[in-house]
Amino acid sequence: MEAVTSKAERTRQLIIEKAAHLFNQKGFAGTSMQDIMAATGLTKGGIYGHFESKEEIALAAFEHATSFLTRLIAEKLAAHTSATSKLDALLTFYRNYLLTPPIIGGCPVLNTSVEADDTNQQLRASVVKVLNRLHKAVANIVSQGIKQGEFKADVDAERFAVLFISVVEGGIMVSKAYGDTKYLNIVLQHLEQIIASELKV
Amino acid sequence: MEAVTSKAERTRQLIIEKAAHLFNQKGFAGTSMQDIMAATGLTKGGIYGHFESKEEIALAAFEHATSFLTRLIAEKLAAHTSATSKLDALLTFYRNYLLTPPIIGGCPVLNTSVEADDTNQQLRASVVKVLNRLHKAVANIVSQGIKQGEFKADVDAERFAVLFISVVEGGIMVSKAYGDTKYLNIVLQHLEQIIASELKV
DNA sequence: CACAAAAAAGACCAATCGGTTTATAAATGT
DNA sequence: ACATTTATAAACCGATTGGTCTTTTTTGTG
Repeated sequence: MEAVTSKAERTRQLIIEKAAHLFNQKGFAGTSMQDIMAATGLTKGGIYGHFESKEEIALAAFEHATSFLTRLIAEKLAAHTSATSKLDALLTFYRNYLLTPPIIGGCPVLNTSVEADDTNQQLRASVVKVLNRLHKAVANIVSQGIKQGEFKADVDAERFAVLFISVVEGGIMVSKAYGDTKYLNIVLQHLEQIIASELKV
Repeated sequence: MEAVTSKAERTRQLIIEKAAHLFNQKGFAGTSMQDIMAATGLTKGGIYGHFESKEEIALAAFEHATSFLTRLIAEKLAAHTSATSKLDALLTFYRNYLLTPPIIGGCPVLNTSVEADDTNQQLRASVVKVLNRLHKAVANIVSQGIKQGEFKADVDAERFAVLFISVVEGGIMVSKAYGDTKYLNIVLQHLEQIIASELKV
């Protein structure tokens, strides 16, 4: 099977991938074009042939990182049918998140949101889109669980989704600050407990 | 009463205060010395007479911002005696946090942690110190509540403190991303519920 | 009020910033 | 295989970066 992707497309992807890791670790302002040049092995000319600006690279890198994670999560969820086991799979995903990071530097949503919320409206808008997707995904699992009789009928799926996301992101932040996964594990255990005691019939 | 502070000390404080707001909004890498010059009305020479480097300013600014918030919280807590009302006061503090921000740009602990965890070990160490203080403060209130018979004897104060901090920081991140306080309010209500159902006897 | 000490201004520095341009090299369709 | 398009290198750009140094101004004090 021949490569159906053009050289241009492959180079573009290389830039996006390398840049995604840099931005996730050092941030947008903290990453220079020199960093991207060094990571890709390309020169300025080679890079700017594919992107108009550093910001355009950051946007593409963020979309890449989050759609990669989204795909990873979707795979894990696809292996399960019940809402309970789907939520369990999600918790397991985040339990492994810092041990074997799918992308180094922590959570791109957290990182990008914190840096961009006051400074870069385009990036912030991208963050909101991803948060909306994640919110819907969690809420849908809960709604499905209610419909299937696994979860109590009066459970508020939307509120649970907000709590889920906040707890996970907050736990990642604390664990990354300490350099110790135990804090994330503690809050994930709390989510487990909520699922067992408040969601399940 | 005359000013007991020297001119030097007053200028140093001015730099720290202005810089704290800049760093909290734009981050360490995103804030330039030019920004600090413009905000303080000082020139390079004037600023570098008080600090050795931009990083030293950032360190001092972070300590300033967090000790200011710590003092604010301590004041709120001092008005209450029972553990329950102290936790309530803490929740109220964070409920107002984004509506009338004590310091613009969100939570300095969250912001600094996310930017520094992979790039600046000194700042990260400062973040850890503040997290430790906050953790102890919350855990102490819970321990006090247990001793006073307000809370169940088997409550894990340490774990609750971890959950409390993670939930609040995660909620702030989500609310700031959306530009809507409702997400923080939702997770704060969840903490309220935990206090009422899991902590209280 | 004078005068030494401290603080701030402002010119200056090399290095780096994000970005452009041009010239060459490599990939591609025929 | 060759012409043409496409991709990349490398030199270059003005602006800005964090930081230094010397001079001038301000401050506190005897």
